[in-house]
Amino acid sequence: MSNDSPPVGYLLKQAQSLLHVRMEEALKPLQLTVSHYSCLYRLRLEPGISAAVLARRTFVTRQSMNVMLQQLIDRGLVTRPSQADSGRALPTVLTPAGTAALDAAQLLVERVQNRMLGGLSATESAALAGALTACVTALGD
Amino acid sequence: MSNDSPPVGYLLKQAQSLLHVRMEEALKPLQLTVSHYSCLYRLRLEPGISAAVLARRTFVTRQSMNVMLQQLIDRGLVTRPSQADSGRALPTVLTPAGTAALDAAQLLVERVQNRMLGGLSATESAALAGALTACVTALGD
DNA sequence: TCTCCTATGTCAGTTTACTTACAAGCATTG
DNA sequence: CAATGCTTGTAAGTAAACTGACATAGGAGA
Repeated sequence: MSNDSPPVGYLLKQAQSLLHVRMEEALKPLQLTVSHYSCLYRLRLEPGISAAVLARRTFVTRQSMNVMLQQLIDRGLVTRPSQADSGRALPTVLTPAGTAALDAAQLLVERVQNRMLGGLSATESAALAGALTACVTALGD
Repeated sequence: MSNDSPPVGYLLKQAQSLLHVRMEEALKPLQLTVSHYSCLYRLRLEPGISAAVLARRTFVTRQSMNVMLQQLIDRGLVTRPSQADSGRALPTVLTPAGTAALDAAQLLVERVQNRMLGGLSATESAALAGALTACVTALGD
């Protein structure tokens, strides 16, 4: 038997890269990048989060996140107080416009995700999620 | 039943991002980046490949690939004729030093990969590879 | 043969994210 | 209470990738 599938690392990169491209295409009509979407998505899950935490959740640096947040603030999708009531962390939240944009974006993104998982059964999709989670854990979260 | 695992897209990004970090750490002693490694790895699989094809295989642009190839050429790990014998494509190949560097790198990378898959059975790993391949296919290779 | 189309290599400019560095606030500990 | 350490926000500089554009070489088709 010839077991010559590409290494898992390569497949991971390929799948992630391709998904990113497809998401970018899908979000283009909304003038949103994948990074913007990730940011908004996270802010709905954890409202009032700090930029530093948000950065870690989306796998970028604080500095990059602050640049992106400024863009989103300028477009009125996000708000952040200019001064912290306690500590230095500035709690960031979605504006109504931000929520609306996220709703629209989510629809497009889910379409891409469904397309990606189209060839898999529900069981297989769940197994994929489980395996990826195990990989993350093993690599020392 | 509460089915609230993060979306597969997020898990994909997380796993890939973390794997990239771990590979970068592992390759640091060899003064190689993950991009360098990918490049060398591909060149062993397909010797004499053009820079443009190599770029597509490693998910970067031709321009970026040519910059990286120049670095690898400067370090004596790769060679490329200055003129093409047919067409414009310049066939790129590993030097003996490049092969040696790749051998050393591969050892380190496989260690990381094994760590990542440590929590999975052989069957589960194969299923993961299969699922990722299906995702790539579904997203329109 | 002439033309059109595609692929490759390369140059220039831009964008994006990262690294380094520092000040500010809070918690922990001696 | 003072000191240390950790987190956050921010600024400046660097590095990496990208997009746009162009010339060249070869193949496909009228």
